Amino acid sequence: MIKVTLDDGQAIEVEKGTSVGQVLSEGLSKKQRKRLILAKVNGDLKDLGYKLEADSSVSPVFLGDEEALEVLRHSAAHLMAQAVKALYPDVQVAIGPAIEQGFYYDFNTPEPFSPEDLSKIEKKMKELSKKAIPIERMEMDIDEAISLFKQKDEPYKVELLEELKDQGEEKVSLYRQGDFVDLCRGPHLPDTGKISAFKLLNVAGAFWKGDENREMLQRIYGTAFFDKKKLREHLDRLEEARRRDHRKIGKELELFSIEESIGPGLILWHPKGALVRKIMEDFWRDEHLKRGYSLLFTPHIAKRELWKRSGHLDFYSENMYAPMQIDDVEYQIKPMNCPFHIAIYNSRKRSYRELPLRWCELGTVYRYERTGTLHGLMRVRGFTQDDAHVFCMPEQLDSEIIEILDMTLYMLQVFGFQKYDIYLSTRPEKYVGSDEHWELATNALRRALESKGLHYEIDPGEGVFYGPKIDIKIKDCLDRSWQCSTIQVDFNLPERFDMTYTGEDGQKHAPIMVHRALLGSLERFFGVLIEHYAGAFPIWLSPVQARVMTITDRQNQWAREVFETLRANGIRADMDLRNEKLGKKVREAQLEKIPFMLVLGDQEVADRTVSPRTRRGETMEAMSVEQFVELLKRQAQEEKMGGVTSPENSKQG
RNA sequence: GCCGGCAUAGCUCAGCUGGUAGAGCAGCUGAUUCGUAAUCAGCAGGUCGCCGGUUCAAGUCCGGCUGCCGGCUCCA
Repeated sequence: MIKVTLDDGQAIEVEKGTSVGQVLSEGLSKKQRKRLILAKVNGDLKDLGYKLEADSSVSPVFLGDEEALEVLRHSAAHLMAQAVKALYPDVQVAIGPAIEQGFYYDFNTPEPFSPEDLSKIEKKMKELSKKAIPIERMEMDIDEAISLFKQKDEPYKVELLEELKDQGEEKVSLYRQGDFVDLCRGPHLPDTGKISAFKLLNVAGAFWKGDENREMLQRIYGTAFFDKKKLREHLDRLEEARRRDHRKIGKELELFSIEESIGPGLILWHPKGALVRKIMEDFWRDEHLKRGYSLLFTPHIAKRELWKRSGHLDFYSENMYAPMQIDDVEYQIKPMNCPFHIAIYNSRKRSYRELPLRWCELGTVYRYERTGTLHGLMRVRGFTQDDAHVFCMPEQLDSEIIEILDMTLYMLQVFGFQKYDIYLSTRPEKYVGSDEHWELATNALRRALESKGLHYEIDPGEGVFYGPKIDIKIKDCLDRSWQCSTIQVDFNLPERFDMTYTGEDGQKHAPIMVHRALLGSLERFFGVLIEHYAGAFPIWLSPVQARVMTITDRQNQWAREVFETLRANGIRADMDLRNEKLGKKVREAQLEKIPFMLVLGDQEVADRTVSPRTRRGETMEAMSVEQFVELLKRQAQEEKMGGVTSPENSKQG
């Protein structure tokens, strides 16, 4: 007999080998029993069929429990594979895990799946789900499993099993549902009937094991939830994401474009987008000057020799554009700004008294990115980094990194981002510099994060070739994350370029270099901003803050006066004096997401006032132009400072 | 780069099984002078992404290229 402690603290004695499902079912109503899907044994999720062999604490997991969502999705992946095998027996299965938003399964098929196939597969899944086929776990000797999958002609499973065998595994677990058997660690739901709210989303190619030298498989993505309502909500969210796509909004609001005649991944900033960029840049520069940075400007090309010395030709050449010959010397377009900043540092002797040197530049770089990876503003070939390099002494490193972290979080907050994930990336396989240096740099970053009390995750092996880094991935309002900010410590370039400063001791020392970008690139950050706000930028960023609109052409004279006053007060305004109905003018301004519309009729002309309307549809009492200017400026400032009052929420009339 | 899909007017899209292109919006002209999400009428606008092939005939079928979309891989 063994002792089993239940959820309520009560301990009972059961026969050794009793299944946990049996233990938990005791005392449950029939209805509850139907909803029992998994068990937690000593904190780990297990199948209900799991046999208790020793004293343990157990608790039930019911249909709908958040912690079982991953299991549900994993089981849904198996259900999909079962359906695919039922419809297309010759298809070979690879792997099928649960992922953050759902699940996928990779298949090898001579004929790629079409969208029609997806609905067929989905239909089959529903059929199999209705049958509530039991999902059973089996343990098997690894050699036996290998011959089983060989016999089933499932080479990918065989490959996985052989790897497991090499790692010393002797037994593996398989899951069977009907005639479908899959190699799997589990756990799984007790039967296919528990998988009811799911949807297959799309097919895409994916390399076997993520290796582009291996064969391309067909991956089907899907998602699953415990109930139809949650599924509906998720699908609505995907729809919302599509609605907010920066590429769509960028075209609608005339912010930017990418033209085939110019080239892929090359951005044209149209007047409205360029204005937003100017506002971003002004804020960025002012903030840097306030924090002791100096501004730099550097060229777009440099001699090939420079890139050789910096190591970029060794570690980055596949991302660099081909050299061009000028006066018998080869030049290359810059993929990074660092060597230029270093050249400025090295233009004369440096003293420890000058350090830290904080140099920033909105530096435009060009990187060759493979065509398939380009994506609107998010992944481009020419972009402007909000770059900076801090040169400091070792004892200044901690405080400099803390300072940078502070600044990053402040800037992100001003732009409206409060949620982000932080990663500390450690040494990659391909690297330069001594182990000692790597450790020192990694520790400095870690200490900075910890002293700020920030929660972070380690991203092993994801550092740059010259040093470890902190990456901050910001989350937009749909919780999608985008990597923007990056802080990288570098002991390598100072060495390569013989950078030195004279210390207090009169001796030469190598400075430490920190690379950092807060927004990442103006292009990507702009893309994120567009999606985050769905094009309705906060007032301080809006390219047009107010539009003056008339009801008839009797108001044109007053409209021009109002417009001039707004402009004189530094407000970005325009006018709509067209011979159109007010409703149409309002509608268009609304679609352009202009924060304020100033309606002018005969009454306003007589009183020398304006009647503001917000993009949220609230109309305000008529007020003088001066009052409106005051109102707009106050609200713009409140929004910029992250205040809760936004004009859309105010109730002034 | 790889797998799959797509490419028709400035934009969003129709165009069945091949018989030399259509709508709405935008634009232009005119009428209308109107109070918070679309006034009416008229006009104009396209070598159907590019190159080649099949055919009496190609937007439609086939091949190549370019670009875009969904992923893989990679990254700011």
